[in-house]
Amino acid sequence: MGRPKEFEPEETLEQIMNVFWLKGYEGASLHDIEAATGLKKPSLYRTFGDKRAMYLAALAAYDEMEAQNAEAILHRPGSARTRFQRLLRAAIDGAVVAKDRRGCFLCNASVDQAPHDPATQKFVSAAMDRLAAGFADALAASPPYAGNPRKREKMAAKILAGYFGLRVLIKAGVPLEMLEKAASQIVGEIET
Amino acid sequence: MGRPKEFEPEETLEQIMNVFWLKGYEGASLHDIEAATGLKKPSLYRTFGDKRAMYLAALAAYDEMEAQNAEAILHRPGSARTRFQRLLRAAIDGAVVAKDRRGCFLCNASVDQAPHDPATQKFVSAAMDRLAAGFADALAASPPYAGNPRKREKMAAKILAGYFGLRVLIKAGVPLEMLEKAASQIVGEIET
DNA sequence: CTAATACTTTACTGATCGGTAAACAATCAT
DNA sequence: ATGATTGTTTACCGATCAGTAAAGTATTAG
Repeated sequence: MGRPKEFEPEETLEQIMNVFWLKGYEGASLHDIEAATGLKKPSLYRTFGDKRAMYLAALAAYDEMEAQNAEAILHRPGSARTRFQRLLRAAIDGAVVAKDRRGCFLCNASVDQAPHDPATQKFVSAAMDRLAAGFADALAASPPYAGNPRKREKMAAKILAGYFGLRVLIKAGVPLEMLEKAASQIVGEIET
Repeated sequence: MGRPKEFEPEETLEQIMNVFWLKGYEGASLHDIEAATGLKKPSLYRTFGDKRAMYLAALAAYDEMEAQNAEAILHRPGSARTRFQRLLRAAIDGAVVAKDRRGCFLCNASVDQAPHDPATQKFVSAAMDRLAAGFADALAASPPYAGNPRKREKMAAKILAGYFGLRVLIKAGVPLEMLEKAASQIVGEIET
């Protein structure tokens, strides 16, 4: 009963996510969020809690979205090398071709909030564990990794570091040439 | 002529660097900087300009310091693999053993300021180019890379991505175990 | 229709932000 | 000593920050 909400909380969360993704926690003001959602502060606070809660909800929404995206790419057929080649290609194309400089929200959160907020730290750490596990799964598509969990996990950890590093280089604005070199070297080291 | 400064600008810049390094651009207030330096705002503004100028000066000071540090490590004798092993070891030990969660200031700046400030972007991009060139130099210490610039540059780009990725993982607070896996895999792929 | 409930709007709070004007203090050249 | 110059201190500016109280509005239950 009572008056119904005039907005879709899920859709609004997506808009909030975009603001934090683009501007970071400190860089995003409630005014920015009002503008992006078309809502006023009391509606936002009533629905999501305070700014920190909005941030964590946005981060979780991103994680879900991005994990699904990565999973979809990594589950397409082909050798492990081919699969990761598609993943890194998507990261580079998404940034350079589409000029999307938001980078990886998980990576951004790790750098700008994880050291200062325990809840954020816990979340990104867990998200990275899940991502590494997904990478290890994808590696199992190629024989040298299929029956060797230790080898798989080591390589997954390396690709994870390479993946985040690549996204930092993208944000830093290094030339496309260096991104391509790094990406081709990273995937080239994956045995088939 | 006139009244002499009551502080050492170089020493003060170092203190400013530590504030921005720890808290980021938005997260660091002039009040924080006053507290860290023991100076008042008018002295700071008179000496360094506005907040953005302080940030860029701090970033440049970090770059100089860190480039010297990396160069020192990478110039010690040994195979290319050994040299980079020392570099990654220092990054992990510095964070995990000494509990220093500041990470890499260049990497932090890339994520939180480069997309929004052209001057920062230009600086970090150039700094990363220099770092990649230094990495390529160090690789030349081992025969497979000595006479093969293309191979050297590709590997240097990959190690750069892996290095920054590792520092993101550190900031994210992932378990030491995963850091070690990533690091050992990265250096293990360097031919000797 | 009425009362209760839930959402939105408006207007505001105290705190903090980056930045500066003006008064004051110390040093130098003469 | 004196005036010019430079640095420091104090006190302040308007803007913006996250967050909220109170009033107004729409909906449902009875």
